[in-house]
This record gives sequence, structure tokens and C-alpha cells, in this order.
Amino acid sequence: MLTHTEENYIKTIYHLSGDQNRDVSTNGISEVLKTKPASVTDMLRKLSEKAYINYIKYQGVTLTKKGKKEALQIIRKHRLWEVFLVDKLKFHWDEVHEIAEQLEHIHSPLLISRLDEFLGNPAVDPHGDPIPDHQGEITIRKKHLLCDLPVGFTGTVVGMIETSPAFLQYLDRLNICPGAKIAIKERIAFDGSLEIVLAANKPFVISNEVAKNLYVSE
Amino acid sequence: MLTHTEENYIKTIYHLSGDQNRDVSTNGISEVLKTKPASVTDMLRKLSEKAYINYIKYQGVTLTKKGKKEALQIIRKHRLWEVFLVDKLKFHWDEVHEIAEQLEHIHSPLLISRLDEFLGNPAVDPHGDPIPDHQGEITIRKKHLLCDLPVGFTGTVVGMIETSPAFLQYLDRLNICPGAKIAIKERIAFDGSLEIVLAANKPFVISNEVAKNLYVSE
DNA sequence: ATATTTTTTTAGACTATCCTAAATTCTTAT
DNA sequence: ATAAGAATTTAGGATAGTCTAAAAAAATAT
Repeated sequence: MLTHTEENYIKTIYHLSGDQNRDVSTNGISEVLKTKPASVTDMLRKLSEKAYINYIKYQGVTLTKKGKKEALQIIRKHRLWEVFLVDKLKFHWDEVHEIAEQLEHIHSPLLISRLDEFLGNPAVDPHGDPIPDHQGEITIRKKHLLCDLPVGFTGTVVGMIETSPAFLQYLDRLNICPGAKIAIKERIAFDGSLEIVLAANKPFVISNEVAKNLYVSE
Repeated sequence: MLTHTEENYIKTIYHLSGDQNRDVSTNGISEVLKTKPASVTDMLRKLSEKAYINYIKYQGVTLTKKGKKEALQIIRKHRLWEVFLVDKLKFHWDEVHEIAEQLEHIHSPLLISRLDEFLGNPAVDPHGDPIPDHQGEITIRKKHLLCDLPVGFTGTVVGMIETSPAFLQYLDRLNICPGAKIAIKERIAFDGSLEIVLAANKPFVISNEVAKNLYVSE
């Protein structure tokens, strides 16, 4: 059974390596986890011995099949707890991350399957990210930055790059949140700002700066 | 902020010292936590330095006001999570302890107040034990062994001494669970067995052995 | 192609928690 | 009152995870 710390390393490697399982660097991990590179090296040796990662000195790491499976279970737990916090306990979607970081380390497969059921087997978390199933299967939807899409595009908001309170509060005022249906009406050539429509509401304009920070998928 | 381990020691001292805050022994703690007495001594020194306990070498420990407050918050979390597991996730009341042992260490006061509200501010956990409030106030109901009470007594089941699956399954068959209303109809002098009634059902007989393992309160 | 910079690893040390073995203190039985 | 036994503490050591400083390897720039 993995320790909390080991789980955090595995999860971080998963997130940094992306869908194609790219090599992840020691420094990259140390930045995310706010530890020193030397500490990361120690842990990499340990995880490699336990066969969760493929590790060659000086050449970065990837997750093994076993490691990836573990990572997906941790992510599954994290996202299910986030759904619980937002749907049942009325947290706002941008304040659940820290708590879910703790809850994701609770060990009990039965608890998670019951929770999943209780929540109605949700497909995505409150940020719009897909929840891996019991087997670790995950449906990866291609996501794009809103600023890169053509006029006429229609889709769903699935995330943001900026996460500062200022940005999130502004989005909140505009009613832009993960899961929101969004369409591009017009692009203003002068400054790249976009006229958009949410669901069946009145169109309004957002700056290119905002559009550069919004992920959407079809 | 306390570590998981420190929290477990404080909780154990609280449980062992009872309502009157009796002195707790090193060996007692080591038995509950399944660590060696020498390890307990180490931790006692640490908790004493941090002012959670009153500790005099060779003379046992008691919780300070600060320690007791901390203990009650941990117990509050433990019991609220137990209610969640039973009421919302449909766990049986005798299978929630291990999971709640993990959940009680999640640090987030906001989470706990939201959870409390979500559960409808329950007064007792699924075992019938009272849940301390936000301030750490707890209503201690005096509890008695069923075998010690007179014919005519009426009250509520609030706990059991034996916790073996065999015993719990038998209780389940009899519909005896924490919270169940119970009355004593008759005592058979020969073997101390009791004829009892649950709610408005048919009376039936339980052995003295069973009555010796059931806690009830008025 | 080599010198410089960056990244990564190694070496040695610290803290938390646990352990075993030995020493000390307390309790109890005579 | 004291000797035997039980409980507790001390001493010294292990492991997990972290750190700093220094060494080694890889990447980059000229």
C-alpha cells in the first residue's frame, strides 16, 4: 500500500506526462510538489524499485502500467470527492481542490464505489474534467483554447489556465463556469476580443486575454 | 497543526481517561495504539511540550484544556463521518469505524460545518454516541449495562462491549441496534436471562450473556 | 569542439515515529 | 521493611521523507 507522499508523486508524474506519457523531469516534479530536486531523486529511486515508474538516471521518468493504474485511481477519488463537495455540500467549484487533495488519500475501494453511486455516477468533476471509471478507463476529450477557435464554434467550457481569484470572480460575474455551453458569434479583428453567447442568453464581449485562458471542448 | 499520529494519541488519551479525566497509563495507550510503551513515552514528552497533556514521569497523563478541546474536535469529525457513511452511503453501522478513522484526520473546519448541516445536525452517531458540537460541548448520557437494570426499565440501546461479527450478526437478527427502543419485561431468576420488548413488537428472551454486553441509556 | 550553464544525482544530516534492550521507578506481597 | 515483579523511561538505532552542499552528467552557446 502506498503512502500519501508516494501517491502524490505518482499523481504529479501522471499530470506532467500528459496523455502521451511523455518523459517527466526531476525539476518539473520538484516545482509542482515544492520539494527540492534531491528529494525527488530519492523518491524516484524508491518508486522505480516498486515498479511504479520507468526511471533511467538523468533521463526522466514515465509511469509503468502499474503506476498509471494507480494514478488514475487517485484521480478518480479526487474528482469524485470534488463532485461531492460541490453537489452535496454546496462548495463553489473553485474552492474544493485543497480539501479533495486530502480526501483522495482515503483508502477504501468500497467507500469510493458507494460514493460514486451516491453521486449518480458522474462523468466529469466540477471543473469539467472526466472521472476515470473503476477500471481506470478515462475518456479524454480534446480541449482547445477559446481564442484559437473559429467564429461559429459551439461547445462546453471545461477549464481555465489562470486560476487567480480576480479571474475566477470575473468569470463568475459573466456566468462562465465549467460545464457552461458557449458559442462564438464574432471575432473583433482589431484586438482579438470575441462576442460570445452562453446557452440562450444575450451575447456579450470578452477580451482576447480572457479567451486565451479558457479551455473548451465540443 | 497536529500530525495524524499526534491526533491519534490525543484521541486515545481522551477515550481512556473517561468523563472524569482520570490518569491514563503508558501501557494502556500502547495497547490501544499497538505501539510499544517506549514509543508512547516519546510521544508523551512531545505532547507535553506542546501543552496538550499534563505529564509527570511515572505518574500517567491527563489532557489539558487545550488537549481536551482538540480531542473533542477529532471525535466530532469521526462521528459526523460515521453518520454520513451510514445515512448517505448505506454502510451498516458496524462497518464504518475503520473508514471514519481515516476521515477524522481531514483538516478543514468549513468542510465539517457543511457536512454537519448536510446531515441535518445529528446529535448522535450510528452507534448512539453523542456528537460534540462546534465548541466541543458534548452531552454525556449515563449508560448502563442492560443486565444491571430492573424489570420495568425503558430506554435506548447506545452501544455494546463485544464487537465480534458473531455477536453483531446475532443482534442484527434480533433487530437490536444502536438507537433501538428497548424495555425489560421480566428477569428469569434461574439464569439471569431477560424478556425484553423492542418498540411495539413481540417480547422475546435474551440471555444474561447478551445483556451483559449491551449498553442502554434512558 | 569546447567552455559554460543547467539539470540531476550523491553524500551527509535532520525530524518524526517507531523499535529493542537495559536501566530506573513504582507497586505489591510477604 | 524489603524483595520481587510490573510499569515506565532512557539509550541507541531503524526508516521515511526532507534538506544543503558538492559532484557528475547533459544541454547549450560560442
